[in-house]
Amino acid sequence: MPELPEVETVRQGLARWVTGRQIGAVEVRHPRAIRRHLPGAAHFADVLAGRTVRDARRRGKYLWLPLDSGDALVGHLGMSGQLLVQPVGAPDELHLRIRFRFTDDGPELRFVDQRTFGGVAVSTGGAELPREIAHIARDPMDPEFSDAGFVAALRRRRTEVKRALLDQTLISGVGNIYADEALWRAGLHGVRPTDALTAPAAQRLLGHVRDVLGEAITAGGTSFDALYVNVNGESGYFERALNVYGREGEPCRRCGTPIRREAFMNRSSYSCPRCQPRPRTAAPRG
DNA sequence: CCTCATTCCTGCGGGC
DNA sequence: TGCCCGCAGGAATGAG
Repeated sequence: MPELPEVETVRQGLARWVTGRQIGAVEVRHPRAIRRHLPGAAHFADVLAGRTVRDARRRGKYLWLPLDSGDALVGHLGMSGQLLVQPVGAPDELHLRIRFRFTDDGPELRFVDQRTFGGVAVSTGGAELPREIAHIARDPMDPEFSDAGFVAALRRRRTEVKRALLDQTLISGVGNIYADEALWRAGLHGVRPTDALTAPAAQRLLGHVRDVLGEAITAGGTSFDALYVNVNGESGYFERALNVYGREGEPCRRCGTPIRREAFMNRSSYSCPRCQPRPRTAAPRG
């Protein structure tokens, strides 16, 4: 599942392989992939044809390509989206949704997405920070991210700490996997109330979030292929560096206690029962 | 404004 | 063997 590190790997690939190139024919093969582009598929292709890609940027899990028109091609990979750079004529992927050709007849860009939670759109809301992304908080790898602001905002919330980490309007880029990993590093259970965290504890948690994201970006970079702009979350980093996510019943790498899995928002949370005890003050449920 | 449940989607694997 | 169902999960949306 693409979270910030995977999206950053994609961004780096786009910056290298797409920046400076002029878009040609655009083929929308599945309307759901452009459902956020309200004027529809024909308009989408029309406004992109002839435009030159100026850059590849990211905030949290969102990507955008500023164009020479002043607009931007905005995208989100959702659960299963990929942006691939493929030679013209390479066999279509089973779940190919959009094909972007370039006027130089070089490798084409493909949006491939099995579960179609992802999508792209042309934003006329500015190339610097498209309005479709403006409601998302800065991510912790952003040089202008405010640690003090985050700590204060987190402690003002009246919710559980894992829910807060997943709230993209508070801090962006963190998904279920890296939230669990950061909480394990911090020794905090995800249901801890945010308003009971001390400022130093919140700052330590933020440090762990930043650490785990940074390490994953580094690992993602090592698996980057020269041709494929790869969302390759399952390789490398995932297999060797995850401490809790997906490790139910396996020993905690810190204390040996079997990792537990708990239901959380129609999905799962993984934690160490000993390193991350449930808070005694947690509100009773049920 | 804030918090939270619901909904979108498809491949996979377990159970029977 | 084959069917059914649960699960994976980011974020928009609307309810309260």
